[in-house]
Amino acid sequence: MPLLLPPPTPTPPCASRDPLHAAPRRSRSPSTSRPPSRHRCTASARSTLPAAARDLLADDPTPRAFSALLKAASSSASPPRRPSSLGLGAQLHAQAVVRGFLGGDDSTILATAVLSFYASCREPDLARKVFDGMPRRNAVTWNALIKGYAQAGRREEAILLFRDMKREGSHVAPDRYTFPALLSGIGREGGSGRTLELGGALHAHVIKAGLERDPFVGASLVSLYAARRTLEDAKVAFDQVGSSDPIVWSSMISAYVNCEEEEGALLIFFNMLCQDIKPTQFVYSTVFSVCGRMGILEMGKQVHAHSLKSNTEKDAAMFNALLTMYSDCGCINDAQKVFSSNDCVNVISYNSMISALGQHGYPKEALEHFRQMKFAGLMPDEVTLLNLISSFNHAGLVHEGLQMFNSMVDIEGIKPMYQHYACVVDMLARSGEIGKAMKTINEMPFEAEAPLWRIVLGACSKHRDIETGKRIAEMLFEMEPYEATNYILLGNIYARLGRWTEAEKVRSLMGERGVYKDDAFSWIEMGQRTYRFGVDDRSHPISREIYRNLDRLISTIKVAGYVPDISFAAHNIQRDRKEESLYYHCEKLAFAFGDLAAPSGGTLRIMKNLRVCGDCHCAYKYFSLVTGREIILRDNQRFHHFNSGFCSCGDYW
DNA sequence: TGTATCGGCC
Repeated sequence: MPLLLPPPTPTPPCASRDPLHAAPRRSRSPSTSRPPSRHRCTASARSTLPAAARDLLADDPTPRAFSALLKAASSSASPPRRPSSLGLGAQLHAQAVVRGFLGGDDSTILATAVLSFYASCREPDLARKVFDGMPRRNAVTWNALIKGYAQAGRREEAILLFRDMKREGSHVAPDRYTFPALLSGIGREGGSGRTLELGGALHAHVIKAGLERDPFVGASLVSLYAARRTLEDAKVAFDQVGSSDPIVWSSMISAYVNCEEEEGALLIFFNMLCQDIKPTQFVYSTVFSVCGRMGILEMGKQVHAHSLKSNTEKDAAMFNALLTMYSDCGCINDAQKVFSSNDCVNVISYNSMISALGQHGYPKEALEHFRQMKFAGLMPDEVTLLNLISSFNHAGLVHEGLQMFNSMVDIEGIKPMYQHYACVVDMLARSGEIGKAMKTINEMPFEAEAPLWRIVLGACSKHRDIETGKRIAEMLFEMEPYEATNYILLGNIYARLGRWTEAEKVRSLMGERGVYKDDAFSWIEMGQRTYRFGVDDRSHPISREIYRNLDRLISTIKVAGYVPDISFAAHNIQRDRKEESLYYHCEKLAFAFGDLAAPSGGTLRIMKNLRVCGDCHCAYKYFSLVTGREIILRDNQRFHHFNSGFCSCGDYW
């Protein structure tokens, strides 16, 4: 089978084959008494700003000092936005007015600092007021206001200002700061086709201004095109810069990720190393994330080792991405080690750890981290709560999940978002409470979207609720006629009940409408390579051995008690043919290959692009029993750890 | 005055 990836060229120089264990270990402190040093990233000197401001104001400050203070307040204001910062800046603003520092011809710098402050607080209207009151403005003033509007999501106003700036006359012109300010907001979510055209027009302006070789301008153009998913244009902008500046490289790697071209992102990274350009933290975190998404542990370890060898300054985002990489590759223990060795923990670190524990089926540990987090003085956010409820959902702890959901406003002060409701609906439906799930959908303050209905349909299939399932399926056929899953789920309900005529009808409906389902595939990493298997795949060079081993394994587990569950073979065909069609599912082939290729008794990590099939889940339990192997299977929902005949999910998934 | 990172329901 062809690999997902060519072997890395060059192989990043390795500090160690096992970077995690080569990393200098910090002694773990008991969870109840974390040293304050763990939080040096969260408790910065900024928190002392108000006191410093008071002192300075008492000292009869100069306009220059005001500017400095406002600048400090700006950097603490965003992101995340802190209301208290807004008050502080407004006070400074008022004081500056009282002292007569604003309004004169020589007040441009201070007024611009005030304006920038409001802009950084996402208050472009306040910034605009300052702007309108200024007798003189320079390019910095214009740039700051443009950025204020762009980052507040007010694209049209930002673009109008850009136009006005060009009309202003000879003493101000768009410069290398103007375009990043403008572009940074335009590519963000919710853009329309119009923003795409605008991107092209702005690109033309960039070239006209002779700024296409500027790394910052180039990077923002690359990101803009990536946000619009036009990778080709992003490449043009990238090539135009033609520089060894890591920023534009970082932008380009993210562009590939944005366009779901993970392999391309890795190739850019290798290219960067070939050209001796030193990766930044931004690059490492992006690449860790790519390795996690692809589930390529060996590659992830090598990049980890590379990052340890380089003297790149480590930051929280890098640790968090690394943690998630190990978890996504099925190594929850290594993820935990990264978390414990991380000395700049923030909210995202905890959220990542809680999410990882939830996906691997450790709700108690997730809850424990939640407690630790609060003990450490970090405020849980909406993602924290979502991850927690999700961890209960994965474990079938419906009562606990509901309790957390129902108390989140009162106890944590966090209002449930759509995702929280979606998670609860999933939890109820999955556990068989389809009526309650429907009730929640009806009562929630959001309109249910198709993916949520699809989840409930899946639950109807699992719990054989044909009436509700039919109703939902018909609605879904209207909402998204080309989504194959909807047809398959409805077909499965009929097939499971033995109603073959109706099941066949749904299948032919798919054919008539030209709806095709995604092909299932599984992959496994072995040494430096990734091997991918489709259903009935015979393209692997040692395919014959793989099939022979699978047949042998199936016979062995049958003796041990495995009974093929043919309800997962939806076609109305002969029983033995059905069994056969199950044997050659891609996840079974991947296991049979891994079992041949890996040292006996070793852990196998297998990934699948879709949900694991019920029969394969059962077979894997027996595989773990008869081979003595631990099997870690990642599907598109969660992780399953198979050991000695049992799965960590407790057969609830 | 500027750029590019990390966590989320399914």
